[in-house]
Amino acid sequence: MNWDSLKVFLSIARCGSLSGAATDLEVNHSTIFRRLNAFETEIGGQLFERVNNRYELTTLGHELLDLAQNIENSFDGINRHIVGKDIQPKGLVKITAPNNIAYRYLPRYITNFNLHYPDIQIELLVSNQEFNMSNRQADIAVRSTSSPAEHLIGRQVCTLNWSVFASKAYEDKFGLPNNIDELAKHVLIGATGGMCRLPAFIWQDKHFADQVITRCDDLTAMSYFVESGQGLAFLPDDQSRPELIKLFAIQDSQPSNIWLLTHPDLRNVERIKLVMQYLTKAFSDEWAC
Amino acid sequence: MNWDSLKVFLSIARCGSLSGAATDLEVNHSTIFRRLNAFETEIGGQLFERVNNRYELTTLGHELLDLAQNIENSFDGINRHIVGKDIQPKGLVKITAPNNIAYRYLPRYITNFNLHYPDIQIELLVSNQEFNMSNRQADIAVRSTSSPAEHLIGRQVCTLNWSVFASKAYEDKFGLPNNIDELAKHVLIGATGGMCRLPAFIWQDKHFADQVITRCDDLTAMSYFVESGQGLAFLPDDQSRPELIKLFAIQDSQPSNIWLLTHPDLRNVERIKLVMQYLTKAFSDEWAC
DNA sequence: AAGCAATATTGCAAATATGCAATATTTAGG
DNA sequence: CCTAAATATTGCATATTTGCAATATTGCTT
Repeated sequence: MNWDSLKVFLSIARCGSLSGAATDLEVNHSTIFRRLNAFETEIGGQLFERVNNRYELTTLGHELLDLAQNIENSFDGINRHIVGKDIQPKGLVKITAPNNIAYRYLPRYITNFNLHYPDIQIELLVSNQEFNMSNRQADIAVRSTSSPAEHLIGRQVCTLNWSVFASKAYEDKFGLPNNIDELAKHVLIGATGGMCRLPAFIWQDKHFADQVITRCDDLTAMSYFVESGQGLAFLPDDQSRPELIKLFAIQDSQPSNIWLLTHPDLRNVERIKLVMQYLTKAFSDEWAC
Repeated sequence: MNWDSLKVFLSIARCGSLSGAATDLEVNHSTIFRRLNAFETEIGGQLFERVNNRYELTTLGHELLDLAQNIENSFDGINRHIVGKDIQPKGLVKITAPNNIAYRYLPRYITNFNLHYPDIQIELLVSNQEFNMSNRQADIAVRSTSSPAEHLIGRQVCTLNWSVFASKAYEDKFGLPNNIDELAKHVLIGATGGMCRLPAFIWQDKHFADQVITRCDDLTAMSYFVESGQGLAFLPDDQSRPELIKLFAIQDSQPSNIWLLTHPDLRNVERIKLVMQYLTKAFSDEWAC
């Protein structure tokens, strides 16, 4: 049974004529005529009596009218509650990001995002460890590598240049190098743990491993070592602060890329799509490079 | 809004895939695909998210599902109402019955019935599952319970006594119990699935659950387990066969009753009334008890 | 009773929806 | 990890539905 037939039936019952129903439903008279006939044939009974040039309901028609009106009310309910209501996507989205990004950029971005989508709740997992994405410890990962894990999908949102940073305290103790080769005569903060895999530190360990006096696994902590005069450090430019002195760029190691990644299964989940889109735009606006 | 769109929506929601819905509605996949897209555009919101290659309802979709199911129920009601008006002694009657009854009695009864009413076409749906009577998957159900579903009407056609059955193969292995208490020292075939609700098996699970070695959801299959010597089984007496040894009746659990049921809306449909009457007589003639 | 006006019915052309078949995409089993 | 099966998606030909316009019917007015 074609459910639309009931609309035609209701309209004829109310107007008492095919032409009235046609106007009501904004279709041609002949359509109404043919659809009523088809419907009556289908159910095997007359719904209307053609008397006095009017369509009057038969007994069966009257019974059907009651039932049909209920259905119509239900459809009205759909129109009121569903159509155009554009229900806000909601739910939880878990983002994991390394400290520097998590501290410096994401809070601002997320606050802004929630102005647009207040019902999407964001959970920010700050960690330099790579969270397991396949068992959904996190939905979205912001990661800084030169090439991302192959089973994840996403986009590179920006390129991060690295520089050598110093501080007033360091300068007072040891002076400053003028170029990258002079690092051989200076003291460095190095990486350990997962951070060793970053291109800048691979390069550092290859050329200046002996200069490293202290190692840590957190870029921000590293920047505080610099501030306190413990040594020079290789840091991405986004770690710049007034207390630090940016000396010169590290050309020789390939730059890090910031990737925004998610699991393929989640690609089409609306709330995750929205967050991905927003963050992509936010990052690229910030680093218009 | 096209009211038929809801049919498509409901079907996708239930199947979780476009192809499933297409099979269900007997149209092409691409039709489903396009109608869903059109519908989502029309109401201005996503109804499904594609996760893990499945169509999962969004928040909006869930809200619509509630409303849509009500509407579907109303349409089912209309269908029954219309069919209920049919007073001609011809047409299709769908009967659902559990395997044992369907194999053993109904073919004979139906053949006989059709000698008298060749214009009433019978469709026999053999299943131990309970078919949905509200949407007319079946017109008449033969069911074996102690008390039938409350929204259906009909009559109890006979009482079925249950007995413990064994076989030669079993006797050779374990000997036979002399009374019901000795079952504690024997091995039983038990019920699973919907059949657990039969009084005999409720009682069995209460007193001899530990003796059950194998379970299945089909009485005939159970009787073959008995035949092969796998264990003893509780079976209704109509499962008697020369290969089985009927030991003693189960007095303590209330007997099953065979009910012949139909939907109240179909009560006055002539062809259904005729089938009901004939089957009632056939059953009570067979079991003059 | 004749003519008028409103409504109903039918043939044919245009618009729309559907199925088919080819191409992606995804999943599950080896 | 790769292949085969299942599922989605798209373009194009076909089938169905609809609108238009011409014709028929009904009821009302004069």
